[in-house]
Amino acid sequence: MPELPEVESICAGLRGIALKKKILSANILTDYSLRQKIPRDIVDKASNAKIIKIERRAKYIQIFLDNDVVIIIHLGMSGKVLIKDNDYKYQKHDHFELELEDDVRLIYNDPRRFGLVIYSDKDNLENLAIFKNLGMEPLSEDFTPEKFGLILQNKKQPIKLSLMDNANIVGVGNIYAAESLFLSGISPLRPSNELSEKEIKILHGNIIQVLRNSIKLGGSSLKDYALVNGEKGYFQNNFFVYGRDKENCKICENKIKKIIQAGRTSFYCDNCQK
DNA sequence: AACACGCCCTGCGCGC
DNA sequence: TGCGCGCAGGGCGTGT
Repeated sequence: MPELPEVESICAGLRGIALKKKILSANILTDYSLRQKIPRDIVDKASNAKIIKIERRAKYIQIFLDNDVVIIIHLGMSGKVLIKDNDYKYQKHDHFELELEDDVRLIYNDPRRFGLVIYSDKDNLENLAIFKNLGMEPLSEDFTPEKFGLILQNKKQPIKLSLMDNANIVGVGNIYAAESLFLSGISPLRPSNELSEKEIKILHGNIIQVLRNSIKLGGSSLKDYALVNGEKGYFQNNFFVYGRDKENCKICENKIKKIIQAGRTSFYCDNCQK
């Protein structure tokens, strides 16, 4: 479920319920490794601290505590953070839990275990390996058509791959790469350095637009529930191309094509996108 | 440096 | 109905 809009929606949900609450205990629930092993001392670091801020960075959730510890969560492909109460019974693939005051429990569940739960000292965040090579936040002032163009100008790789590379722009995954390219009339196969100045500007605008629109709808829910309260996001109903191969293009009624790029599926309309 | 590829996992839907 | 296969929203390590 988790590209930028989904992670942003989850953060918003968490803020609503967990902000200013004290962590009574943190519990590691499985012995499995996620992308990394959950550090055992996260239990001591998090217990009895208060949650003062919850922020997204790229596709990571950062939970800031009042003891300068930051809990960092990534959802991988199948991770969820759910809000439960004291009646909750653990489910398969529950890996981590924050038990808060006022009968609130945050449960991290991840069947495929591509996700991540670690912590860091606040002052050391930018030095973390996972944050060191991240590119621009597409919804920040930092992301301008000019900087976007500079990044693309030396890359021969297909534009779709450049969009999905977090060293360039963070948070854009398979869905939003496909959708923003469709809205821009640009084929996912086009070499990055062959986009015109005008196309770069259009694509820049559409990346921002599509991410914002999705956040408004709570992100996209495919088979999993995306939001912390177990409800679904609704942006999937607005997909022009993602997951719509062999269906008709919503603009020209040609059949949507499905191809493989760098091992990932790409969907596009070869009539609307050149 | 830039890029291609395989791998980390479980679950589910499809075709037979 | 049951089974095997392919595929899934991400990221990283290794090779050229």
